[in-house]
Amino acid sequence: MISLPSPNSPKSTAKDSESLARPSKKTKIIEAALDIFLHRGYAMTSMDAIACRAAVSKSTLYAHFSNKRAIFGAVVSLGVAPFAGGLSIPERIDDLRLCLKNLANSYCAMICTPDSLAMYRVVLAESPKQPEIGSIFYNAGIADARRSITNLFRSLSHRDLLYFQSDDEPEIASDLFLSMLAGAQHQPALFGMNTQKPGLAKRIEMAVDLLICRFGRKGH
Amino acid sequence: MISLPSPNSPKSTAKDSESLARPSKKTKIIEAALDIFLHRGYAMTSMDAIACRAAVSKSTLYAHFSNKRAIFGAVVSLGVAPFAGGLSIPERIDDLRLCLKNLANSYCAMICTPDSLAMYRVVLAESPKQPEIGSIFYNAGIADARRSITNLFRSLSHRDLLYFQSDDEPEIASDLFLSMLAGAQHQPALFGMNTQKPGLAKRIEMAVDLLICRFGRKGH
DNA sequence: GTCTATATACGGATAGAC
DNA sequence: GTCTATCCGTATATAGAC
Repeated sequence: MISLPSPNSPKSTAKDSESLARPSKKTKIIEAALDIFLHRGYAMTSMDAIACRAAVSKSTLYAHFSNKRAIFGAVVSLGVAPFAGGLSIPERIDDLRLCLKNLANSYCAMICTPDSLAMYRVVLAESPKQPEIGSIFYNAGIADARRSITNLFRSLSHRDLLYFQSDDEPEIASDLFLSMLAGAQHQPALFGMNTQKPGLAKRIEMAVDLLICRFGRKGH
Repeated sequence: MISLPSPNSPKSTAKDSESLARPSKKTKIIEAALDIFLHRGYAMTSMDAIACRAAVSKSTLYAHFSNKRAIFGAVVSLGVAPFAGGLSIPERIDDLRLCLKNLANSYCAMICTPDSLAMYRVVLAESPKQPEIGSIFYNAGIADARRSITNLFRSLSHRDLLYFQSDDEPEIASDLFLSMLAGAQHQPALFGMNTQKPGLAKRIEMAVDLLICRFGRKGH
């Protein structure tokens, strides 16, 4: 279950004054909506169902959000929060291969939880109709991981652990690296295929292999 | 626009006898449904809309399909047909790098058409509720491409153009290869992000680079 | 098989009292 | 801000004539 950042978050923006009132109903609404949206999809989630689970009436929903889309937007905005910065980049790196493997493992684990997969599906299905939602999710969730890895690669390049020929190569390399990890595990899981657990370790190993073989300085 | 395999396909299964009646209304229904499902998603597609576009009445829909899900199943089953075997593997290979680049380009082009992306979104959104639909799409569309590439890699291995250490490596390698191609282009396109056209060529080049660097026999 | 007309239910959003 | 009750559109599916 995705846990929202803080039930009584200050949020410190000017326009919302009611969020100062502690564990507000607004938060309860968003939590309820998150749960139902993930399980049933956008269209199959009714305002009645959200109100029922949040233990408020439908009018209260409309007192806090102008419509269903607004609730969904709030759900996505808060739901992606755990993913932004979800990859913990180690500060000290002794063994490059081990470091990348650990990173790969935690990345795969992060994007393959049932909630992550459900969120991915729901946002993707709605993104043609609500492009800004897709943009929020992509930038906060997916692109953020890529930026982290890109920074790591640049750092490794400065320390002569990786070698890149041009300035845009670290970004492309991180993109390819994360893509390899996602493709091996994420995509089958999205479609509900058996997740071929036995192969995961070897796939990760090989993805790291390809990366080091191409960008590693000396025979690591 | 995805074109269905054959308007008057024999289909040669025992149970459906009405499909012998040439360019049947059934086909018109499926074509109409395909178009609307892709543009509006499953839930937002009404039986009225399908009937209207197919120029038949709603009763005719229910005469041919038991319900909405059945229509969707037929749409997906036929809609993935162009993707099965959609990758044309060259028979003679002179330049390995060029061959892989061409393959990569045609793969990216195939999976990034608006209809491909829309189909991917719709099927993915429905797959939790209709697992067999996700299975059909995944196996016919995604896994099929991987099988083609795996066979190619095995063939290249026998001809000493690629080198693999164990028997399962060609499959993993093809998986990683296709994942790199998809991630660079497919995923941003799915979420409606600007498709960063300029970078595509370089990304493909680099994906091929990684593959050859790791599995190529000698310095290609 | 195909049509028109309809049964039945549910969804998003609002009105008005408190 | 929160509730109960309701408006109104639309959706899936069916009935019955031809």
